[in-house]
Amino acid sequence: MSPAGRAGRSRAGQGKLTRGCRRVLAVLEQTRELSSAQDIHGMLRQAEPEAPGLTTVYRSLESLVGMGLVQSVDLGDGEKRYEVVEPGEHHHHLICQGCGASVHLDQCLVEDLEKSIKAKYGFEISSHVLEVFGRCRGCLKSSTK
Amino acid sequence: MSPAGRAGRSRAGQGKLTRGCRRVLAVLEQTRELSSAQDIHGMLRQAEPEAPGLTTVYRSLESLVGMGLVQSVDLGDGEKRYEVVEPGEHHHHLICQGCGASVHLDQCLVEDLEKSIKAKYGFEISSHVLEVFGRCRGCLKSSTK
DNA sequence: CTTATAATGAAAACGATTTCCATTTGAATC
DNA sequence: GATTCAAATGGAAATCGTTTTCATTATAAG
Ligand SMILES: [Mn+2]
Ligand SMILES: [Mn+2]
Ligand SMILES: [Zn+2]
Ligand SMILES: [Zn+2]
Repeated sequence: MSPAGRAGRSRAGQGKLTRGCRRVLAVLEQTRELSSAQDIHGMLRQAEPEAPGLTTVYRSLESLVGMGLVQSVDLGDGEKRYEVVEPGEHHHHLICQGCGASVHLDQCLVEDLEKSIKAKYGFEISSHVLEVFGRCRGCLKSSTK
Repeated sequence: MSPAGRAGRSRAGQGKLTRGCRRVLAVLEQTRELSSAQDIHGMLRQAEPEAPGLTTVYRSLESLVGMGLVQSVDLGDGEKRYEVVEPGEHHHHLICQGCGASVHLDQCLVEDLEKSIKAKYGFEISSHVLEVFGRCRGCLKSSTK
């Protein structure tokens, strides 16, 4: 019997996750929103005072990102956000500066360029950050007044 | 006579800059490298103990970025970098994780997409971040051993 | 049960940036 | 030149997300 055994529920290979990782992942899977470490900790503690401490939340996020189950998103405000992704995948966002809404882009522009960048600059890409800020349709309408 | 008057030297309209702004800009124009606020402050103080304080460096950078003479670059390590740009322009980088070298990209991929993003998602883009990390030719060669 | 290792939590430390506030500078006015 | 007032400046303290430290507990072998 594999250690994953009869984990069953949702995501594969979840059996080998620590308690903290499981709790953090559960929150992210429910909210389906970009959440900061402190957001996650707050949600956990609100539901149950015995929930993992903030330190464990940070450590769990680090693990989950390393495993490719979660990606961290840097919006440049000094507070990292996290969200579940398809294992090993990543994507980028349109962030509305009016209402905070975020659109999850389905296609990564940068991966397409890896070969041409390698050819042109000799660089082998290992990662990248790309986030786009602006105003969503709704906020554009409101500001027309 | 315009207030810019006979400023002459290098960049236009520099006459109306504060002392701090002028000093910070001078450092950035000489180094031509991505420099943090503390880097800049250190370089200033090293040359002259009377140079602007760290607070003024931060305030100057904020002004210069607002004026479009300098862009800030977020490499995700919690310390913003700054560099001079053509007034109003911006660009992105390839950053080598081996030696720290950076290639200044000449073309912005994102601006090309503004129209299609507006059409597809209703978003009007006002800014974006894009930085690419990897290994440069030299570092790739070294690691081959 | 005993033991070694990994996970956890609270408090303290960190570090870049911001805020406070008293002082200085610089230009406009008398 | 003296006066005046707003802007600029500098150092210290505060902020705040994140990381470290270190003692305690859970987990898995043996
Ligand atoms: Mn997303
Ligand atoms: Mn550059
Ligand atoms: Zn991508
Ligand atoms: Zn761009």
